[in-house]
Amino acid sequence: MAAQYITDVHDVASSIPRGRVTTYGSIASFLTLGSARMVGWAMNKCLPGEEVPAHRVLNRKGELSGRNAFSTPTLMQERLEAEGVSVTDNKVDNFAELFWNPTELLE
DNA sequence: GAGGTGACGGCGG
DNA sequence: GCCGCCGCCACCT
Repeated sequence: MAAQYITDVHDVASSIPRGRVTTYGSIASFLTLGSARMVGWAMNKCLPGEEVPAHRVLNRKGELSGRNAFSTPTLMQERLEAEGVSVTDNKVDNFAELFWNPTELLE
């Protein structure tokens, strides 16, 4: 089972507080995957059959880069707004404030 | 088995 | 501050 990191990424994503967001790079660094691509890939690989709050995971710019991977490109934004996260032009508003670092799990 | 691609990030120009 | 290139590791063709 070399896909252990998928479960790890999955767990971290599920640990993201509601109304908060994080970045692929932060997760990649936290799990020492070595590449942010692994996080995105893990999400895409895990989406079917798993209820992962992937909509809370954004790129370093705070953009909903993965919205196209959802059932509908708008689903990601709709979900974020449903959690109280304002999204404008496929980008999270107050990204700096809503940003959640996985290292907080250690604290 | 080899090459290309990807839900990204960092660095240079 | 924006645009472009390279690096990263695993998956798909």
